[in-house]
Amino acid sequence: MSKAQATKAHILEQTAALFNRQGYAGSSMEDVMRVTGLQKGGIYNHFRSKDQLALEAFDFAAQRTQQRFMGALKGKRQAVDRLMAILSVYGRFLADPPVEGGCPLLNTAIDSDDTHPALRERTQRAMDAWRSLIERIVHKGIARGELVSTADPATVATILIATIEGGIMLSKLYDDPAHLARALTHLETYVQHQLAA
Amino acid sequence: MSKAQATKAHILEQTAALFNRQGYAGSSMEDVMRVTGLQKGGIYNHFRSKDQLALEAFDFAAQRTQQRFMGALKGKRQAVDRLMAILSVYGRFLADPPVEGGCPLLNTAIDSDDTHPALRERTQRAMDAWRSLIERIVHKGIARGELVSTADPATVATILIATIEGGIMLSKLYDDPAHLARALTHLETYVQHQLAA
DNA sequence: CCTAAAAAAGACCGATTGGTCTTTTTTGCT
DNA sequence: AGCAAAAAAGACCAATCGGTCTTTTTTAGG
Repeated sequence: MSKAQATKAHILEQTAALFNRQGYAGSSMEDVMRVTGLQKGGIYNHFRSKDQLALEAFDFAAQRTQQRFMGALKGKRQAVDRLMAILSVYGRFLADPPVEGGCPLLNTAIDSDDTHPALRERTQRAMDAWRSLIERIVHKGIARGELVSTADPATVATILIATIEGGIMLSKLYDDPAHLARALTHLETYVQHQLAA
Repeated sequence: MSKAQATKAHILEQTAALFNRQGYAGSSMEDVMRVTGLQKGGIYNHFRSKDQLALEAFDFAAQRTQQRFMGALKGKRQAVDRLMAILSVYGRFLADPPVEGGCPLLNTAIDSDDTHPALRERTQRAMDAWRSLIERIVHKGIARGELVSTADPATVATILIATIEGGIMLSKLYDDPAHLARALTHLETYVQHQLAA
């Protein structure tokens, strides 16, 4: 990787954390300069605007979050194991977050939904990827007889994502991991007793 | 109510919706002037700063949201009925929101958690009120034998709030009420089959 | 209806915003 | 090592930021 590529990656990593903590409107280019240790020229050489930087920083954050799933799912083949693996990713989420400041999907969804159409669309695509991951697991699980046939893939995806993200919101608000922990325990029970065949 | 009081109430109502949609950092005083139809002098005559306006606007939004609960709970005495009444409030939430732009508690929790300590504290207090409302219902329900004794009030509060708020986040992100609807249906089943004695 | 007080208007302020552009420094190939 | 190209620095810009203050208008009690 050339020096320039390394600098761009550095900007993206630091800015992703900044925007995840303070939001898009709440972060200024001076903040970006501070967290990256660069001046204006060094940043605008790689990104044509704050908007473009925000979009690429979100993609960076979303991709890094998604990598956590891929690692946890590796080797797990059974539907129940795979759903439990997704939950286990969030057991470590607060102590060792992929990007500082909570879940980028949650933060950006709230941040962008009424203000930033381009960013909102990217958030939708990232959420689509997560939803369809869960939906495929459920779909296959039913086909293989590992999950009850009454389980609806779209509903399971909604329940898991909503409860997890809501739990993260509460734990961040109170700076107390107990809320997310309760949410995850509840979902484990849900998977084991209502989804497993 | 005097003219001045009416003006202040008008500012709070319009600004609560503005901040709920665009966030605190994403809203300027010029935005406040626009939505209220007033000039600087008219606004700063009632509020000493944008910060103070944000705090009072959040209180306005939180109180208006809480009034929805009070109305729905009136007359309902049994624990299961009261929990279902809370869920029913959210069945109408998107079509007829107490404040435009989604749930003020969710939005402000995400908006303030790393940036605005005073606003974060108010959000915590508002969330405390909601949590303890649910906890008291569960506690009484167990004492009266209406709910299973294994139900933990704090856990129930976490599950209900997390799943509802996560559902709102998804429905707002996709502009599709189906996500919140699925979350609520799931919670109704949870209350009926896992909490009711 | 008159008037003092309160409310609202709007000109104005310094600071900060996102962004540009010229200059300097660094990189990497020959 | 030398050199052209790329990267980074930093001075600079107009626009917008939150906020102040004087002036004008409206309110409400007598």
